[in-house]
Amino acid sequence: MQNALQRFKADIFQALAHPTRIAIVEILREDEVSAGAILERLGVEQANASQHLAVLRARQIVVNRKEGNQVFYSLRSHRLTEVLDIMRLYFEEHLSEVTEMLTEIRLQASPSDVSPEEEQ
Amino acid sequence: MQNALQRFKADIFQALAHPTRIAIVEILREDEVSAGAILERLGVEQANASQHLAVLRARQIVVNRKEGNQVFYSLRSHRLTEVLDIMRLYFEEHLSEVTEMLTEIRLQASPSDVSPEEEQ
DNA sequence: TTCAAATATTCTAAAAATCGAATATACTTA
DNA sequence: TAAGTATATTCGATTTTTAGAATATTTGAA
Repeated sequence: MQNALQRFKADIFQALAHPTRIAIVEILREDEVSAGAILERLGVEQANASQHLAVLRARQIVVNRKEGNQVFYSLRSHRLTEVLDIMRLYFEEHLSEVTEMLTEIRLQASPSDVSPEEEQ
Repeated sequence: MQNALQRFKADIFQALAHPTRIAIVEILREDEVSAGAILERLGVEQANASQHLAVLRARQIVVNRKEGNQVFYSLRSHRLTEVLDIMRLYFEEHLSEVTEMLTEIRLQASPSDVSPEEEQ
């Protein structure tokens, strides 16, 4: 059972391990959105968007509903948006660490200027 | 910037997208642990464990400290353990949905048996 | 019907991830 | 210094992921 949980987590993370799929989940954060509208916002090839949606569907991260001509997607659970929110915090913390580090480097190197390649 | 954040998230998820690496992060949840001890608990090849640790290091998910002969690993931030906790909830919710679904199927099909292909 | 729109699937080539085997590096101790 | 222990890296083969092109499927409308 222990392993099953780890495999499950790894599978979900794998499904989220692509910027386009992150973008899709974020598009679906609030409402249900049609495949066409998702495609439009992503700005990628239709087939490609559809493949990424298929990955998310396979892992049951998204759910879809057919209405006439269109297919509307939505998140199956909002747990994953919690996860994305934490990731944003993590990113921001990470960022501030990096900038703190750079500030320290600059202070050590003062008073003369920091060369361009040390910025980031 | 929007895209940078999405790429960042995807990168972190990619780093976590393997059961062995999930296991490593969970081993490090509480304390700092030596590479050898991690290896022992994982039960994989030494080289393989080291490769997975390298992936986690590259993404700065873990941090290491050298002490004599050994290398001690720890989590750089505890945000990711929050993420793993949410994933456990998500898994449990997922599980109960599946079992509820199976129960419904059984109730609908009662009293006679369900034929194999009618199961999800 | 026939056509067009929305979406999904299949195919193929290229890139990336994974594993174990072999090897390298860095310490420690004899 | 030489040998041993702990850990990391490189290499080669295999598998998986990815993107775009082409094609298929489903549905609504003429």
